[in-house]
Amino acid sequence: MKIKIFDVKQITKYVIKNSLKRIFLYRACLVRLKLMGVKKVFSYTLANETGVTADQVRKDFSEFGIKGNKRGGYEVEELLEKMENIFHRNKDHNLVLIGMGNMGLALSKYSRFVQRNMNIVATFDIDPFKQKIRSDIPVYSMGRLKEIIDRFRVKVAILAVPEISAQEVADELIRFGIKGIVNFAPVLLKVPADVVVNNVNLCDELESVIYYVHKMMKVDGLKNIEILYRDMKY
Amino acid sequence: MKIKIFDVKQITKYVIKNSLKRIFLYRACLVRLKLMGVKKVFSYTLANETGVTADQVRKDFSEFGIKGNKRGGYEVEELLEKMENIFHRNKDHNLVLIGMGNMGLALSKYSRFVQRNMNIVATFDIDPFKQKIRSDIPVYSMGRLKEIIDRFRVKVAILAVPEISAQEVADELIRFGIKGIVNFAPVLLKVPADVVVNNVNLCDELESVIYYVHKMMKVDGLKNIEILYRDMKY
DNA sequence: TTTTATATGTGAATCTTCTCACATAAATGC
DNA sequence: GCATTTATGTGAGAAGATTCACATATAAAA
Repeated sequence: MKIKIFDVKQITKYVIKNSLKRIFLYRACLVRLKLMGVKKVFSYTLANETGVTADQVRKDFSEFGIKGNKRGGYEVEELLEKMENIFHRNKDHNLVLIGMGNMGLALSKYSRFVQRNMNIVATFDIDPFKQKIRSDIPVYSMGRLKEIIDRFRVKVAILAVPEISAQEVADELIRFGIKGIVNFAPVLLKVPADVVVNNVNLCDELESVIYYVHKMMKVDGLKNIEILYRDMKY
Repeated sequence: MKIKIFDVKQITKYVIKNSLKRIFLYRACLVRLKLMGVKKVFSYTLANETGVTADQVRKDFSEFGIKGNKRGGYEVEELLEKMENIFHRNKDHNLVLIGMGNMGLALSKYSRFVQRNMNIVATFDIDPFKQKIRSDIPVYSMGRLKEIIDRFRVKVAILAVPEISAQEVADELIRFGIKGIVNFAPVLLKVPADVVVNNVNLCDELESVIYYVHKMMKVDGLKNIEILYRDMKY
């Protein structure tokens, strides 16, 4: 039986594909190479610089419809341009940031967003006076959320509010038309199926490193293990 | 030909396994359920709460050697204890944080680390006086790095320095015995094979959301598309 | 105590991602 | 201009992750 979709709120299993993450790597690498004056790269150039295999680089490009020149590699400039298009980086993206605690304040001052055409047009807090002095971006009370979202046609929000109010704020954001959320609160948000949520959990990031470090040290540090020589990449 | 491994510096393809990420989800969920007074859960309880399938939950548990009671589900308390062991959360973990810019300052104030037995014992900056007033944790100059790492037996570091000095600082950390790095600088660090690096790239996190939002809106918002009804989870 | 109902744990099947391998195209050399 | 070299692009095969399915085991019911 087929029926129309509701705007059912649910936890959507939303995972950023590894291939997309790798494309970001390649791009970061290309930006650096471009600054160094490099005009042309090969799949193995990017592979060496990013720690993946050359095959993988080409397969990833293939997935995203990026083509190079047979035998000639890829023009750095051209490659970057194609990526700009894929990631809609040619146009500006307006963002709102909710929650001006420590993390919110730091994010509002993070200059790299602007460098990549992502502008936090306004920040919000239940107590807008709290960080007003220290912030470079206007801090509004939550009451003005709808107005700003409409005015700047904002589609993506950064959520840096305390765990306890995260769901509530997310609901509000979605009601006002937000379609994507980068969520720094350690909660799984329940959202309609057409809203994208990307959770950034700082504790988890740390804990997984601790986990792998322990695991690695148990394998005896590799110090005395004879293994096949691997090509030196540095 | 087999030869002993060098401490070759290279970019290691280090990706946190999805199964590990999911285990973190389950745990967060269990902590919440425990607070609510829940004593026992079933695989489908966790599944519903985390947006994965019940099969997946059981397979993940199986991978990490977690066993429940046939027909009886899992004791919340017992499950959490097993996870504590797996993640070495029963003992304290001392960390150092390098770079007291905006992000570093925010991280140094992030109370959740302490709640999970992760203590930032000291922070470092080339200009230790910069944030001294605002910080709750001692801010040292880089010169005292070795001393502190040794004294507190630190194995994991948080790197929040500017891109330009990230590699240099990482080299130093590793020379002083650091085995795991959570790197907030948008650079791929080149490290020996026995060092774990987890990159947290805030721009990438945002950009991938923007990418998926665009993609989703292109599929026309799902608004008028007839699709199979999905179980409401909320 | 015996029966029944139900949730686990895990092989087998499927689906996805990655690696391999090679045909192909195009620069370079002769 | 022809031969040769070399990097691309992509099917095919391998590896890995997820889902399915069912044989347990056991808690609850009778």
